[in-house]
Amino acid sequence: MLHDQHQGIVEETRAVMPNADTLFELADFFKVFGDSTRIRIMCALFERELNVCCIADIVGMEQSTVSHQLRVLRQENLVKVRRDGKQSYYSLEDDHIRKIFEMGLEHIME
Amino acid sequence: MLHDQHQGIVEETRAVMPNADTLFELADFFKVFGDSTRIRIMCALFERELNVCCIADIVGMEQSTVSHQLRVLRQENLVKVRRDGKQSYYSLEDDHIRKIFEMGLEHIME
DNA sequence: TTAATATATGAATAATTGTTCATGTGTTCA
DNA sequence: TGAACACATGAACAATTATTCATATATTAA
Repeated sequence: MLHDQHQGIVEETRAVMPNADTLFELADFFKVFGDSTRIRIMCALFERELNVCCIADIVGMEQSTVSHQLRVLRQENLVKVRRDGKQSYYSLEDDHIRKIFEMGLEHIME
Repeated sequence: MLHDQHQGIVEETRAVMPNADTLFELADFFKVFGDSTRIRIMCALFERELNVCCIADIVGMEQSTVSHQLRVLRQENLVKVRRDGKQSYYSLEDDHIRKIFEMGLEHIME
């Protein structure tokens, strides 16, 4: 049960928060970082663009698994594709990813 | 099937990647940001420390749901608790959270 | 055109996870 | 001491998600 004395705090806090839609989007964005396969894929792509077959080899998973996860990364605009003959080369879309990675690493390293 | 010409790329990439354990930890850390209830809780805590009942009211969910999610946030060292009589006051543990939020917001705003 | 290769995708399955209800624990105050 | 309150937690359920297998699509080269 909410105390009267807390009512003001609740309203003030609500007032300064970003709108709900934005926060749902934000959660969806971070959801992409919350899977170790995708994290490893992104990490590999920090070095250079890579085709699907190389990525699969690096992360040690099936090609189809990697293709599925690359689609997730594409949908959130985290990677882009370049087709070259039979192969698709993936690379990172922007530089926020690197910074977000660094922040995360700093945190878990204490 | 991995081409011979790609073998070198794969090995070089593997060599510079953080070790697998670190990346699993990193994924677990970001997983916490990948839920809209937790995102909204963290966002509310940007303003001030809050007790459980206020948080529940702000995010519009059951007290028990909020308690469960606060435990997740505690386990990843994202929030700390201060007990005051019958109430528990939660606040953000460190400043990485704010920066990670900002990066995420910048990304989804294009 | 056909065979071979690289990648994408649909369906099925297994595992993980968020929420709720019911209840337990700890604190305050009468 | 007992009632009332704030919060935590276990169990159950529903929903989401990651992976794999099988197969489809697209490109190249014979």
